[in-house]
Amino acid sequence: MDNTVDRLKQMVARLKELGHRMTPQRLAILEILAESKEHPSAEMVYEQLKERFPTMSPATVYKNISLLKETGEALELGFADGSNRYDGNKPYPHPHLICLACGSIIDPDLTSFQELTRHLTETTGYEISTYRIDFFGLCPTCQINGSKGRRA
Amino acid sequence: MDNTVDRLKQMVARLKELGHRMTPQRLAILEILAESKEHPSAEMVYEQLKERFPTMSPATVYKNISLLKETGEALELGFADGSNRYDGNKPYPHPHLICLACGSIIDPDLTSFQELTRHLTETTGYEISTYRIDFFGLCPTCQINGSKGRRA
DNA sequence: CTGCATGCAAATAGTTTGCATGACG
DNA sequence: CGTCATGCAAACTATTTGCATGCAG
Repeated sequence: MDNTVDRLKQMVARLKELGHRMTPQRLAILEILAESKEHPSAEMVYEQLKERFPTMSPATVYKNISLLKETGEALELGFADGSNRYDGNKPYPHPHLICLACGSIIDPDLTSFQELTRHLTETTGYEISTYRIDFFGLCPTCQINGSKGRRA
Repeated sequence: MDNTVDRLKQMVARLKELGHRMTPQRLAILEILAESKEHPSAEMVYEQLKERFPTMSPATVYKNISLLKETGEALELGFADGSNRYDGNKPYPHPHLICLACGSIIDPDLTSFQELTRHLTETTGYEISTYRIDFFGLCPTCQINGSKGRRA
């Protein structure tokens, strides 16, 4: 409820700079992704919005998400089962912690991994442009409740 | 050409133990995945095998890969674009280094990441069961050739 | 022989595309 | 007002499923 307002303004400004129009649907999609504590999927975004916009189409969600990916304003997290989740609040690569039971995704505090990138560049000769670091397990709540769902 | 022979025997033994039959097709799929230096996709496996087995069906490849995933004998690497790659040689989680230009995937030497898991367990209360650590960039060869292809 | 594995074809899920209509700037 | 965005429907891709046939054990 704090930085997300600024983040939204930032996203809007960026898209306008690049010559894109601002429609109610697009704004609504940006709003959800600017908050994105829950790292929503395209479908989650669509489900939320079709209440406010009965004519909302999945295609519109996908097209806007694609636009945000291209402009670097959203980070895509793809999973082995084909599902994708998005982060518009922190659109740069960072580690994630994913609960296999409830599907929640949080951003842990983890700074030492930057070192790994440098180390790899030195030892392998690769020019590393991005990375993805995901840990899977059970969040404290689901450890208590006992695991139920399952994700890749 | 060394440990891969043992790895194949290990996979065969494991599946037999679990009561699965050994067919020529299944064995051929296991062979490819036991070597899997290149972390092949299901399609790559299929393409290679349909030469030797003209009647080979993609379904057979997928069914066998599913079996290997379930039994823990193959590691699945899913990407945001929906494509999957598999590692039957080292079927446990480990970091990968992926070239965005040529799509090659190698296993860098990186030991310090084990520490990250312990650190996360302590600070977040999550019970971490698996992880995935992927770095994306350009391999030395593709840096010279100039980048062409693109992957998620 | 008995049942699991194969292989074809059809079904599925998530996403993308084409095109006509509508509205932002 | 011209152009880009929307929204419907159809196309697409990777994968899964149903079912009849075949072969491993």
